[in-house]
Amino acid sequence: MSMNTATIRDVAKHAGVGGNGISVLNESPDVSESTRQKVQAAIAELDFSPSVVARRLSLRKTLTIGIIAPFFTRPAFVERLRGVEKVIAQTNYDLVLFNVETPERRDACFRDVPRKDRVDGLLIVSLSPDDAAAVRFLHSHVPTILIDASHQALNRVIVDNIAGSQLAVQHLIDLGHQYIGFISDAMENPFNPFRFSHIHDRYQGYRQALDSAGIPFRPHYHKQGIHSRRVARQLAHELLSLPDRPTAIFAYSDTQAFGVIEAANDLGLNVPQDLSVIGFDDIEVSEYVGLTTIRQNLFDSGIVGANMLLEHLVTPMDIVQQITLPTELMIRQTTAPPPA
Amino acid sequence: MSMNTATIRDVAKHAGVGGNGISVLNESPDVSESTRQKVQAAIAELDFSPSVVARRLSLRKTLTIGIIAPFFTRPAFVERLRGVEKVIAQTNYDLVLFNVETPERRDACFRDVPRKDRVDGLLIVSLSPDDAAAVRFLHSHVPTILIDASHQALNRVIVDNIAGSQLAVQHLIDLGHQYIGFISDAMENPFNPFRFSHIHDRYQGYRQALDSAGIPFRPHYHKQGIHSRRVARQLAHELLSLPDRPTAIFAYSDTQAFGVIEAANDLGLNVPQDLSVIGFDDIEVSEYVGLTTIRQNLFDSGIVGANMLLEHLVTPMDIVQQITLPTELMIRQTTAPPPA
DNA sequence: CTGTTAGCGCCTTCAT
DNA sequence: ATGAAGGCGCTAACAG
Repeated sequence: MSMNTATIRDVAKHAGVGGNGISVLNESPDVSESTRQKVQAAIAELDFSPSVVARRLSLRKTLTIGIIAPFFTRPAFVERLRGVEKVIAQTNYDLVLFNVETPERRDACFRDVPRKDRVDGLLIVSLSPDDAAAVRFLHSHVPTILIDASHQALNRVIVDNIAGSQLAVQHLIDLGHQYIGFISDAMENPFNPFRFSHIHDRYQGYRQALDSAGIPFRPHYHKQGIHSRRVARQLAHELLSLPDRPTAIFAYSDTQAFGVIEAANDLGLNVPQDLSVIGFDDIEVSEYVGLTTIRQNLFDSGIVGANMLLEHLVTPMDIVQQITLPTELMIRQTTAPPPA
Repeated sequence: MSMNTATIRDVAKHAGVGGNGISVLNESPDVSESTRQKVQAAIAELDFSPSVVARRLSLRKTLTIGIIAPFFTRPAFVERLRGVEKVIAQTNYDLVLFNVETPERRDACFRDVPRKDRVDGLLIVSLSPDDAAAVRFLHSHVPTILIDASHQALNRVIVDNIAGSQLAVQHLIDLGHQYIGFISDAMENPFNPFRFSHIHDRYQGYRQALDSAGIPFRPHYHKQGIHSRRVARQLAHELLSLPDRPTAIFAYSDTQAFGVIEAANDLGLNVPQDLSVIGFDDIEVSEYVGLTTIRQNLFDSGIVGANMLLEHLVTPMDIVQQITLPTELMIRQTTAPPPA
């Protein structure tokens, strides 16, 4: 019958008490047992529950957390979202999604979302803001945490991509490989519109591992292109058609590693007998396919980032924190010593 | 310097005009050019933008759309979310996520989310409400659309699972198979806590295809268990160890089909020479792996559902709509005629 | 302990 | 065309 949901006033009237009791009832301070009972009864009877919209305005809080990420461009981002959601679901914050597929949309989000009347806190996944954006975040006074992204002035949880890719390349070296190719995401615009910073880090890790093993860096061993299995396959084709073709390939991501494996198959090369392949990320299918890779704990990064944000929500802090998550070598079936 | 964001009053004062102009300015009705200019200037100067929280209360709209789904339990759900997000991003609705991993959480969401002061509209993915829940949705007056879920009284976009699985089984029959196993999600509690309804539909499609080809249904050819690759692998083991082992297996989902393929490999059976395998869903990896399967357009279901909701938001309708999306047979490398 | 009052920031009448 | 006033439903500060 009634469809206009009951208001706090109706409850008060119905309970025959003053307007206060109800509002105060939220976190039981000092209300007499009798009043409390009456109010409870009225609430139940009217099926009342406070308008969150009104609360928001009154409390000057949105009770909302925003998350900005290029979710659907790569499986890894969803995995991170999963960690975030798990934490936020246990609070009474709403989690609102801002998906980013283009630099324009990213800029729009960076501009419009960090506002006190939109979100109480903000999580940004895998998008590193430039200085101007960072200033805006800071200036907005909306607590902001970067996950898998970085900026000096902002709180963040990151993974040590340099160490991780050193781990990968070192594994290949330990197996006896000397000819190690690297296939990566494009390092420069326009093919890397989001300028994911880990590309440079992983490249650096590759270089360092080579260096410290005294293996010369061969520039033509590094191929880069748009991040996709298809393109990676093509790049691997090129690499594997070289006169001095590598005996092992380190791929920037598992997705690209799959492309490399395809290329090997195309050329009749067996993995890992003829060619070792190692990826990065350890997305879900990687275990299934038996891909040797570097695990970064995607799910955990979401958990940690969300928790960090919640802490900042209760206790605003001035110092900038960085949490670094470890990587781990997952040896599976795509790496082996080089052919004799 | 200022961090207390400017209010509409500040703008009015700053512009030296009455409180109205600004609010009215939203959708330019009748304001004099001079006022409009002054207001615009003031807005720019103060970096004013209206508090959405206040607007919500005043407009009695939340400007928010909720989506309830078991997102992270299966890749297919994320794909649907992607379609939804694409549509909603073009509006100025916020999209808030309610992830469901347990029946308790589902019930809590079904109870608490459909409220006019929380969301303006609601999308529910792959969870079919029972009658009580449906009544609550209706009673809440929050426009609600089911995607890949069903209830008589609610608007929905579904896929014809019966037809789809008939398609799958018919394909096997056309290839000459007579011994066709079916591995499915558990049809009953407690292993199918969400009671995904399509399980029954796909089972029915399997039966019908068999019937109309005059092939007897062999109850021991139907194995069911918790939805996972691991369990499916185990079930396939059982099926393939039968004295009259099937020459083809139809799996309820691609994920389970992968388990079946693993089992075949375990037993030294070649797919598709010794065993044909067909899945359902056509998730992203399926193409990569070359799995023959039934495609249901996951992404489109999100698009269609979200658009349907938006229409209902502008034009509330009384009649209940159902949109049925087609399925499509994707023939790839895991099906072939039975061994001679 | 209880009831009343005054905002939160916007939008929408209603006079002017 | 413009300004003023009242209210959305709640919370918080205050007086009784």
